[in-house]
This record gives sequence, structure tokens and C-alpha cells, in this order.
Amino acid sequence: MPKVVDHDARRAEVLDQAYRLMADEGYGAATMRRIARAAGVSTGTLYHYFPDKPAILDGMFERLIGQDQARVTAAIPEAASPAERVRVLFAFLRDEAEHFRALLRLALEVHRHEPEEDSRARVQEAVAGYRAAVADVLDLDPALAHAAFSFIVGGLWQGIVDPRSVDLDRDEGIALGFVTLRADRS
Amino acid sequence: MPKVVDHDARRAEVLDQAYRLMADEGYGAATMRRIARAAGVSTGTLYHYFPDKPAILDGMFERLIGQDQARVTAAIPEAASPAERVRVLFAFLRDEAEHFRALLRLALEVHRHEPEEDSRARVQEAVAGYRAAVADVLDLDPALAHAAFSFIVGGLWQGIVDPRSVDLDRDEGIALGFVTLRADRS
Amino acid sequence: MPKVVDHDARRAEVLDQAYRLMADEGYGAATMRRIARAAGVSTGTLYHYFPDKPAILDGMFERLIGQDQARVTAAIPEAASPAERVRVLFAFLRDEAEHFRALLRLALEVHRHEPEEDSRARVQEAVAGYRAAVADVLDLDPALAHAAFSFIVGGLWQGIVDPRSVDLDRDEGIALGFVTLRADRS
Amino acid sequence: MPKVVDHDARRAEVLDQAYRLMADEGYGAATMRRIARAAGVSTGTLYHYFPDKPAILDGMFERLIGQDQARVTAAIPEAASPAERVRVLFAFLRDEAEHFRALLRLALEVHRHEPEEDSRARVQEAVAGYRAAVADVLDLDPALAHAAFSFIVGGLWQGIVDPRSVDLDRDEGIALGFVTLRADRS
DNA sequence: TATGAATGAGGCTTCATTCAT
DNA sequence: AATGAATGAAGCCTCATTCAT
Repeated sequence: MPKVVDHDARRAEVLDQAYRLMADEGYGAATMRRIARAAGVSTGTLYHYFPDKPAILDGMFERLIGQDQARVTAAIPEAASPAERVRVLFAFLRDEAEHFRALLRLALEVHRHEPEEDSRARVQEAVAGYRAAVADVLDLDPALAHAAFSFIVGGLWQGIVDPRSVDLDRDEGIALGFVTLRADRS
Repeated sequence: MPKVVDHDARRAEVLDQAYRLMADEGYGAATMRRIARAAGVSTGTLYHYFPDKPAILDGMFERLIGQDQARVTAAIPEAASPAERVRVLFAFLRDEAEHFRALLRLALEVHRHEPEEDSRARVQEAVAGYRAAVADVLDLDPALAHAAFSFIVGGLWQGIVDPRSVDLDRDEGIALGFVTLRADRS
Repeated sequence: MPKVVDHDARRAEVLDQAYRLMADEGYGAATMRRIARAAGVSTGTLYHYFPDKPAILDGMFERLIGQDQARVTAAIPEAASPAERVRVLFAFLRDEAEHFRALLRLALEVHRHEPEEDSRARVQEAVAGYRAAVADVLDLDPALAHAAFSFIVGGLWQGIVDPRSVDLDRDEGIALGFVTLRADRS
Repeated sequence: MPKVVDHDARRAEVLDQAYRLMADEGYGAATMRRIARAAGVSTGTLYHYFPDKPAILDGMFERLIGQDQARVTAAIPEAASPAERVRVLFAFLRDEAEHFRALLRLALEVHRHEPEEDSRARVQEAVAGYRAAVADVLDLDPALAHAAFSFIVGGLWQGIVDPRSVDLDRDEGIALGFVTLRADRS
């Protein structure tokens, strides 16, 4: 028997450290050497767990999405008024803003560095998943879900490049206004 | 002073080629050698015009913004109904979608590769400028301008990472709906 | 002692697979991992059988020679006319050309990768053995055996680097001519 | 103007050092770093002169062949008796044995490491060139040239793997015998 | 004995940047 | 001002070998 290690745990540690590096300093800064060092293994060992660097990016995304899906689902209240739903969504955004900003950036990096169609498809699915979660929380049809998701993503983006413009309370108010308007109209 | 003209023309050529490369293939793929070759100068000459690579990114951004501001202003009609204003905005977005997607990505790259506070401030100003233009076109107050700009940016972002989800007609319809609602309400 | 049988069988399997890999793709391409996988053992196990990679090359060569000596001997006819002897030799060369080309190359690899005097001596003995076999088949004295062996080896080498120049029928004719000449002269 | 260097001279120096390393220690030992160090340049500079490692091998071969062709031609006497021609050839072999042994090995390495058809074709041409030179010196028809070349190559090979078997005087005697025989027969 | 995870030096190559001309 | 040769650190990856189990 070889050295006993929890293969999955080590793999996860690598992916987590890769995420930390990429989120903090970008895809370019997350070199194989730095990922290895951060995960406490040698570069050679990295290749024991992943065939190449894209595979790490890929695995990282898969892991992130899986984790988020669980969290998002858990955060959805059983049943609630439209106003409460907006509140829940923004509470979540407030907590996870930095994480989602990192995700937003990383999704773009995948498009730069992942020629594989599979990886891009995974990102598309992930985006669709988050969008569906928003639709679910806010009880929106697909067209409005896309719009609402745009609103959120654009807010996150502005938070990166123009932080002083961010005001989640204001955004929540606007969202509430629209939801209320829709409710009134019907 | 013919030298100065020459100098500026060369500088502009470098920045244009840098934009072309970075927009098409990303900051990382736009190596100094490729930029130099594309601009028809030697690598050494590049360093006469820009102290380092981030400075090119920086200069490029500045140039782009200057050009866009003129174009955006020109595209704004003198006076129009709310519905017409939405139509004008989306016509512009349809024409320039790829350009704005590139800008969206490049703005993030500035944050990665430009440690200088000046450069980040320039991006912030640029974002504020585009936001103001949107506010101007749609006749919105600052809070709603931020929301509308988020909506646009988020749509562009989704266009990069999930192209199949894009539908500008649908988005225009939604925007029109909101504008109309606001008009009705008052 | 079933263990011993097992041990030898595994060892033989490793050497056979090593030969297959090295003959097909060269010493460099035959990595320890590939040899292990081909032989159906783990890399760790490989090191129970051989102290290092050169030792595999060495063992492989020893095994090949043992096998060949038997085959060569078997192929020698009891007694025959000079012309028949040439025919037998070339029939053998035709069948085994690829094998001997591999051997020719591998003998050089031993010189590159085996610092041990023993191994080089083994190659020398092997070469001497093949030369003696040729002498035996053709009934030549040592000096002419060396020449005849050179002729064969050189033909194999040309077959590797300049395949279009190969023509074993032509070579057989030349060999036949020399043998006949010698017979006539005496 | 850039730093003034004799581009061709530097290129030649790199190729010469590459040859020295490969001849002494084999293709595998001739790493880009070692070649660079031996040639007195940095690894980066190596890539200024050659796009990749195969290009060095390729260039090296081209250079070697060119040099040899000149030397071989120069060594051919204007007109001579068959016996004198043999003597000239063996004098040349005696002087250059080590060089030709290295060439013999390197030609095989090219086949291992050069997937490009061009490179293999160059080796074929080189072999054909040396063969033609032998034919020229000894005044042989193509079929016998191939045989004579085999004889020489095989002798060089035996000189590598079984040095104690080498005896150029003996080989010269045999060659002389054959040449004389041919002359007598006609 | 057998396994395969782990190592880390080293392979080829690229790149921003410098500097002699 | 302009050139492009030169640098060397660092990128991704492979490999023979070791070692805990």
C-alpha cells in the first residue's frame, strides 16, 4: 500500500488554495509553483492530482459552483413575500460580494485561458445556475431573471472598478421598487 | 515642431495596436514584442514611449476613453421621448457590444496590473463618465443611472461568458417597460 | 520456491516490456513509469527488481543476447555450400532486420548510459558473439569476420537513417560475389 | 543600431558547442542551458538564434555536413591508382574516426528526436553525400558504394561498442584486397 | 514484497526589460 | 531617437527515485 493520504482532501486543498490565489491576485499570479507551495506540496505532486494547469482552473470552478449551489439553496427561504425575497437576496450579496466579484473575474479568465469547450460550457452552466437561483429567489420568469442577474453582475463589476459608487442599500431599494411595481401592476 | 507630431503619432499607433491585441487576446497575450511589431517599431523604441507594460495599458485606456466620450456624445440625440432614448441607447450598444465587452475586461486588467492610484482613478472617472452618459441619454437620476449601468454591464458580461443567453431585443423591451412605468407613475 | 519463479517471471516481463518500449521509441521515451505500467507493476516494485534505470537497460541487453544466441545457433545449418550459407544468413537478416536495428541502437545507448565497465564488457562480448556467429555461418577467419560483420551492421544503420537505400537482394548478391571469389581463388 | 555582433559567427559558435556536447555526451546531455553556457550566452539568447531545440540539431547537422563535404573533397587526390585511393581513404578515416563515430550516433538521434520530415531528409542527403564521396574516392558503382559505405560505417560502430576489435590496418588490407581483386578480374 | 504518493531538480521555452551601438 | 541583441528569472511540465504504509 502506498502512503496513506486522503486523496480527495488534498485535491480539495489544492483547489482551495488555487482559488485563494486567483481570487486575490488573478489567474496569472496563480502559478503552479505558488499553488503547490500554498497547498503544502511540491510541484511534482500537483501533477499527481491534476494533469495540467487548466485542469486546476477547471476543477476549481467545479468545486466553487458546487459549494455555492448548496449555500444558495440553503439561503432561500421557504416562502416569503416579494419584499422579503429581495431582502434575503441582498443579505446574501452583502455577505458574499467579494467572493462573487472574484468569481466574475475568474469567469472571464477562463474564457482567456481555457480553449477547451468543456470548460467554457461549465462556466455557462454555472452562470445559468446562478441566474436560475436568482430567478428562484425573486420568483421571476427567465427574461426578467436575465435582467435581474445583469443588474447584480453589473453592480459587482462596478464594485471592483469603482468601489466608491457602491451602495447596496440603494440598490436594494431600487430592486424593491421594481418588485413592488410588478406586484402592484398585476 | 515636426518631431512632436511624429512622437504623438507613433504613441497613438502603439496604443491602438495594443488595444487591438489586448481586446482580441487579452493583456497576457499582448507581449511587448507583439505590440512593438504590430506598431512597426522595435522593442527598444517601445521603451522610449512607455516606461513599462502597465503604462501602455494605462495610456491605452486613457486614449480609448477620450475617443469614446466623443462618440457617445455624438450619438446622443438632441431631444427625444423616453422610448426613443432607449432605442438610441440600444442601437449604440448593438453596434459597439464587442468594443464595450473588451473595455469591461480591460478595466479589470487595469486593476490587476496597475498599482498606481492614478490609473485606477482614471478607470473610475471613465466608468463615471459612461454612467453619466447613460444617465444623460435616459434622463435618469444618479441612483437609477447606477442601476441602469449595472444592467448594461451585466448584459455585456453575460454576453462574454454565456453568449447564448444574449438577446438585446428582449433587454431593450425590458428597459422600455421600466422607462414607461416610470413615466406612467409620475 | 514459487516466489523465485514469480520473481524471475516478473523480471523477464519487465525486461521484455522495456525492450519493446526502447526498441520502438528509444531509451529516453522508455520512462520508468511507462515500463512499470507496461509490465503491470508499480514504479516502486520496479525498484525491487532493478536498482536504477541503467540496470534495466543492462538486464535487457543481457536477456536479448541470451535469446538471440539460441536463435542464431538454431538458424545455422549443419553443413552447406558457401552460397547456401550466404542465403541462410540473409534470410535471417531479412526476418530480423528490425530487431537487429534496435539492437544496434541500444548497444550505443548502453555506452551512453552505463558507466559500469561490466555492462560495456557485456556489450563487447555480445558483439563478439554475433561476429563469431557470422564467422561460423560463412566460415570466415576472424579478420574477414570483422569485415563481414561491419558490412552487415553498416547495412542495418543505413536502413535506419536512409531506408530508401536498402536493398538486401543487392547486398546478398555482393556478398555472394565475394564468397565465390574467395572460393575460386583458393 | 543594436549591439553589433557577428550574427553568423555567434550562430556558428552555438552550433559548434552543441556539436561538442552532443558528440561527447549525447543528444540528451546537450540541454539548452548547457549549450548556452558552452557558447557563452544566456538561454534567452539561444532563442534569439534558433526557434527551438530541434532547430539547433538541424542547423548543427547542416553545418557539419557542409564542413565535411569541403574536407572530403579536398582530401580526394586528383588521380591515383586503386591502391592509392584506398590508402587515401583510410588515412582520412584514421584522422577523423572519432568525428565520424559521433556523426554516426547523432544521425540516429535525429531519427529519435526529429519528427520533421525535412530533418530526416537532410540526414538522408548527408548520408548519400558521404556515400557518393566514398564512391568517388574508390571509383565504385552505386551498388558497391553502398557496400563499401556499410563496411566503413560498421567498422566505426564496432569501434564504439567494441574498441578492442578495431584494427584499421587490417581493414585497409582487406579493402585493398578487394579492390585489387576487382582490378584483376577485369 | 508491493504500492503509488511525494519529491525537487531540471527540461524547454517565454517574457519584460536593459544596453551597446 | 532608434535598434534588436542580450539577459535571466520564471513559466509549465516530466522524470528518476524514495518512502510511508
